[in-house]
Amino acid sequence: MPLLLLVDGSSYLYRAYHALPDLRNPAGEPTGALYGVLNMLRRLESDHKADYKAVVFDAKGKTFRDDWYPEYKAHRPAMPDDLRAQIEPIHAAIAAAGWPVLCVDGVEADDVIGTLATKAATDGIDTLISTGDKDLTQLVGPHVRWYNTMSEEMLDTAGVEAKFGVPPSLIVDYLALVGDTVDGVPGVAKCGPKTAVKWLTQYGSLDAIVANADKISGVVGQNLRDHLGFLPLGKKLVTVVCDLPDLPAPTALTARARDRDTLRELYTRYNFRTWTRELDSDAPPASEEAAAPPAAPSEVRYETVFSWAAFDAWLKKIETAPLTALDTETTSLDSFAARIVGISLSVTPGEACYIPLAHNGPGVAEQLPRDEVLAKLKPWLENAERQKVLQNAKYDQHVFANHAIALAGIAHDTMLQSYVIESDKGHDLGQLCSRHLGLATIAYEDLCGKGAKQIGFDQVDIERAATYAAEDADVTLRVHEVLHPQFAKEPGLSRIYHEIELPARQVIWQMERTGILIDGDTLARQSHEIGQKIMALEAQAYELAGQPFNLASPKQLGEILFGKLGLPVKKKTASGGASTDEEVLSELALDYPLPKLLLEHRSLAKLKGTYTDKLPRMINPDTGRVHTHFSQASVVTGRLASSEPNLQNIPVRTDEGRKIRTAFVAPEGSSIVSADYSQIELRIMAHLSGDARLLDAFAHGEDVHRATAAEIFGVTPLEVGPDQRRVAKSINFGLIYGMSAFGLARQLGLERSAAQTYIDRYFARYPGVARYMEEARATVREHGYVETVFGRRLWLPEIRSSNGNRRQAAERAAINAPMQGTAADLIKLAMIAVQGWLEQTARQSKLVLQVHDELVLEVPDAELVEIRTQLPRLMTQVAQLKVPLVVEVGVGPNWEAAH
DNA sequence: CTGCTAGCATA
DNA sequence: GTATGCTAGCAGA
Repeated sequence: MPLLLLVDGSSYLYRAYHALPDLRNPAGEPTGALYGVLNMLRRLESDHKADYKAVVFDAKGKTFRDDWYPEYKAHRPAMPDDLRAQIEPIHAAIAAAGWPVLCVDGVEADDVIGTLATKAATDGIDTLISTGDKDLTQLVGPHVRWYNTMSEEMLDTAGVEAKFGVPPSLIVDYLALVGDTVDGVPGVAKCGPKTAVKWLTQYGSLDAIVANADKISGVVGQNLRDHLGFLPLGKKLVTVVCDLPDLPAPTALTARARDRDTLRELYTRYNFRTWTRELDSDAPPASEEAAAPPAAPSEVRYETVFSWAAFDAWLKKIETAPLTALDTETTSLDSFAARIVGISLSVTPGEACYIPLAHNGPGVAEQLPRDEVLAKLKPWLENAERQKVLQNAKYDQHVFANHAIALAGIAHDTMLQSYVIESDKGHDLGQLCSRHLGLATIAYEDLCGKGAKQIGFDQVDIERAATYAAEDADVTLRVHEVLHPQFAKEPGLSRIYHEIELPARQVIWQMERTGILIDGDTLARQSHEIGQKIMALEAQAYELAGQPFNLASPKQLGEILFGKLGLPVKKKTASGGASTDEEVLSELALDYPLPKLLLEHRSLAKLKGTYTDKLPRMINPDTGRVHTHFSQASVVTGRLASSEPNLQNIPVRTDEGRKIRTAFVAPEGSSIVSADYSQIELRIMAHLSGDARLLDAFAHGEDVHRATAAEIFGVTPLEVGPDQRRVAKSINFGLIYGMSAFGLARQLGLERSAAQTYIDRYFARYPGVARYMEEARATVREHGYVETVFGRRLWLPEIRSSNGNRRQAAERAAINAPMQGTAADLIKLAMIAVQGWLEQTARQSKLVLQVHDELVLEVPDAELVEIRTQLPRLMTQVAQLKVPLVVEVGVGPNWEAAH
């Protein structure tokens, strides 16, 4: 039978703290409890091979028992500061050691343990409860044992009876009689273990004792009768709750991989030298499944290339190497302005070179001439057969393009490898190094400083630059050697990397390179108009307020609205101030004139500040176009993110905002073509859930919101009114977001119960969707991740959070992520297909933007007709789902007109 | 000058 | 209720 090991962390915390002498590290920080708890866990691990395990802690703050009885635990001394200081490292170390940690708000560790042990027993799993708390012996049964790790005392049912004189089933009765002074639960005065056992053996239960209370003679009998009123509450207080909702399944409590870096950090800090050595020794515990990374070179050989002879030697190496790691150092982090300062190369782990080319700081050494070196490297750089691996190749590809070099043979990108394997983590080279090589690297800021004082890389001293740059090429190769083999045992992830991310990388690069034409004059005119309106609104606002103030300052605004004018406060901000957000102002606008002005002012100020003023300044003077940066590794679900400027949030919902899109234009003789997937996430929901009614609606090309409304309101589609459709639309969107009744009620301005009724009706009509939602929750609880249709893995570590709100947020994300992520996969495949077709057929049309479910192209008029028909074909054929994919195409002289 | 909050634009 | 990025204001350097 499988074994579940449940450790009462809170119990051991105190016991370890009090049992051990005042241990401290050299910095004077207390370490006794930390050492004691970790040591105890290590012993437990080696003595009991468990299939599932967890350490459970009491939550901070009040629990339901405090509501039942204010005296509960009220007289416990506050936690000593020396112990409090160790709580955080204890949690961190336990988690890093691979133990699942549970800490549930409003609930004591006992109840979590009770619930899990009970669930495990029904699931056919034996449980060992490791605790110093005798109260928990009440949980002992055929499948549950109690174990005190410190005294090595193990109790089964017979053991409990032998120790206490009553079976586990009577332990709560026993405790209610005896009381618990530590927890502040009074028992019957003068009734200790002996008397309690005597009565329980004689009458059989607490209830029977109470029923016969008048027959018990003596002072203790009178004490019992005096205590009768409290006994039910006393029993309730000592009874462990075994049916808490929303706990992870016992089977979800599997050991995690050890986080050696964090452990090493903690062991070093707290001076646990034996354990540090053990961590660094060559024989990691057998429980670690991860394949050992390629042996790290014991020392590195980095060479700075100053002579043609040295350069030629390296050129020879890279011309024959199966794979070369390549990195550029440049004058700027802006990929379009950057010029090459130096190049680093590595073909063997631990060996790398840096070729300084354009350093011109003080006292700089003679370097090889940049243009000559680039000319000699160009054939290799442009040779698709010469395989290269880079960290964030898109950047270097731009840099080389700035020097008229078309970098080819980009076989791998370590940033994308990391993104596919664990999209929820960071992917910069320093983070990859520390995670996968256990190595701290030189930080860019260490060389160049940061903020206003930052210097260009060309100003950095060559020797220091060389070490940094060579190291980057070296570790890129080594990270690749750790990450890439992981795809061999994960075919799903391998496909995402090789068939989606790598080819999409090239398309995205091309899209950035192309940029989009923006009509600065149009935006300048709009800025001027908006500026006039803003000034007029400000004048009116000052009038109504009786004084001038900064409308854009939430603080000043709050003082005027809620102070001077005395308007009611509707909502607080996170930091306790009076909220003035859109929701609040809209509500106030019903009764007062000023909020309406403010709303309009806000909206116009946003348009002007973020778009009409800013966008023209982002036009690249060399190309006359705006080149956004698409980040391929920053959205955990697989979407792209756009920045500098963000062209994925150009307004569209209001008429005023939408005008900005008229400035996104095509050059003379070309048009803007926009193609977007219709209802893509709802279609994916239909596919994933397999819900018959939803599939049917899409199969018949129905208006899905109308169809939903008809189902919820029990009318025919033709009878659906506009409000009903609006409600249905909100529900459909809510479903995609992992909606709660609370959220839907907010969105629709309804009572929570009304929203719940709609949701209930929805799930009654679309049972497949309900099942899918539950499956998503179950999957993430069990595995810690969910997957897209194409196998992209979306990790949600917060599902194991001790914070209930975070866990629920993770559940909602688990519902949303497969839909958002599958949509992201689809449009990336579409980009690859479209770009491939454009190149194969030698079209002049160019992809210019991607906005999650929409592709925007710049199309010469001669190609318009064909693009119009080909785009939907290319975009819909990338996958065969259980629902048809539908693409809507628009054409116009600008982006607004193309919708 | 830097980091934070509030607020808001998109899918 | 999901996922982002950007601006102005503001407080503490």
